[in-house]
Amino acid sequence: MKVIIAEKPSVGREIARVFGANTKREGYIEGKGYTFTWAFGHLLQLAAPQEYGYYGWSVQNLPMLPPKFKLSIRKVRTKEGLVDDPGVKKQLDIIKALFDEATEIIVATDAGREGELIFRYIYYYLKCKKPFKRLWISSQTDAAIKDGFRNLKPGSDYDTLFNSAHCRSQSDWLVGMNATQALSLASGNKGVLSLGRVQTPTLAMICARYLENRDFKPETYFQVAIFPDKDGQSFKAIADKNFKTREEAQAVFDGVGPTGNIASVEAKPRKEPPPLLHDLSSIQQEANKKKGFTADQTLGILQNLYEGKLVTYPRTGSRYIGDDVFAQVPGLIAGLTEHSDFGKQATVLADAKLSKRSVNAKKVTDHHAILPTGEKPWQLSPDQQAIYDLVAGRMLEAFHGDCIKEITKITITSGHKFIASGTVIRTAGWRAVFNDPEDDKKDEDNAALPKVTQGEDLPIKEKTILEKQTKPKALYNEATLLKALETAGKEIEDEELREAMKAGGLGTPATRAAIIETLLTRNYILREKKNLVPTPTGLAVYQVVKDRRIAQAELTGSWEKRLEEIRSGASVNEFQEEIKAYTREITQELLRSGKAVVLQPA
DNA sequence: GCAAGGTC
Repeated sequence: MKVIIAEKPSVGREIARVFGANTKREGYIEGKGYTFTWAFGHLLQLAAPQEYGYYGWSVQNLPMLPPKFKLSIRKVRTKEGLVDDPGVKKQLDIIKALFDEATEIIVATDAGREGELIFRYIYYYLKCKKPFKRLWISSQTDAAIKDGFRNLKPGSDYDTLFNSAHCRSQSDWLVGMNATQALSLASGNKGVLSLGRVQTPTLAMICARYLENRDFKPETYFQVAIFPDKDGQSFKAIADKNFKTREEAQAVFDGVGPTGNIASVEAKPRKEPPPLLHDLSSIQQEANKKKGFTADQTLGILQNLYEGKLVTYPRTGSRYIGDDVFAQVPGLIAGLTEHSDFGKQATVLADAKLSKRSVNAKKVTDHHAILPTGEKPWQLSPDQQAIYDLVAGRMLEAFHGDCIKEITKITITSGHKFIASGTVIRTAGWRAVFNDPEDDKKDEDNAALPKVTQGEDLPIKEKTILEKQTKPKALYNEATLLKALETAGKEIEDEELREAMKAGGLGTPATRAAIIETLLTRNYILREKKNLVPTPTGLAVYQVVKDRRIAQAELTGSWEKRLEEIRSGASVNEFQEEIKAYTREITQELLRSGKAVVLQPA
């Protein structure tokens, strides 16, 4: 008997279906001489410190450097404290029984570092010795699955991938557990002050932005605006530069005559391509902006829709689909023609040539972008409907045509040079789907400008001096923080360039919501309206760690570089020794400097 | 009491 093990039930069932196996058992499916089973993500984790004999929280134990790491069953929190997750225990027993019967194992966990780790931890925990082969596919269409099974790889081809995954896991444990205990103990052991490779740089980003915002000194500046009139339609034009003093502005203001002369009119079309399909992070940002949902709420609702088979796998980091999935898109679009909000756009799109901007098999990583499955939604709650609509609506947008705008710039002379700019949408294209007002519109912009010709003189009906202030960068909210985490704090507006930077991001799509929740649970940050702001505790922790590597996104970057080298065969030992050395160093530093964190009474 | 990673 051959046993196929997937990372999660949905994939296990999908593969079984392709094989035509349909005898459903508890925790697995049988048929055609195969058995299909699955994990639920990580079933095993590195054991807690006490399992190596480090009892309690004590300076004497630090740094904790277990000579050999142990694995333990994933835990859940109950009234009695942490206990083995019963569902996980049960599935692990099922897997053990199947592995015992197996002649061969086929590893079908996700094609990536963590997928490899999920299987290997199970295999080694169960002390299994059966031979295994690896299925390596990046899309779960029938063709991709069949093709993958014709090209199974020797399991040992992925030994170095496992090594890199295991190193990632151990390094996070060593640095996180030790730094957390060191800081907590140094500050008087009055509560948990957690630190980690991902959570601490995230906290640092929130604190740095908060302080920058708080200490920002606004500067006053002046603008001069005139309102020329063309056949009863007046529009706003602004002096071509801003002024530091009211006197300078006043001089320009006084120089404005009764009429203005049209010096030039420029009108040029600008194409705005459709947005890419959603990955988890982008839909979390969108749901936060449009509906005020937290990242965690959006993930929960998506998981729900996914379990109801209404949307594809949500924890994806890719905004692309392959050609095989693209072949199903016309059918999915046709299925939306009855939708109450954008059925009309689905109908329009059904006869149109589809944009292929989101189609690129090379940019599909473990999972493709989020799509509706084509199943008809039924009795959705308002929140579920809202998220479903973001998925379905984005699909329509992504395959729609460009939005074509006309950008008009009119230069008017009246003592000084004034500029009026206006944007008019000529062809809505993808923007017709939601028909939302644009969020990045500048207030200098006129919606529409009257037709004027060069050389014309227009009466100026009104003129004014505007007193304005420079503004600090906005505090982070969940949407802007998620976006910043994707590029580790570097602000990159261009959507495609940001895609290319993803390898250098902080955390993964599946974990970012949890990171934000951890910072909230630790009372490091709180939600103030939609903003995320640090608490006094968060700021105190930040002050202690801000110049240390643990607070910098570059720590992840430098680890990732080494992990990639390990994947291609470099020494594991050397990296592990470096991590141990760093663990000793950060532990000592925190024990010394952590006293500075004085916890505020709650 | 603690990390980050995955998922029901």
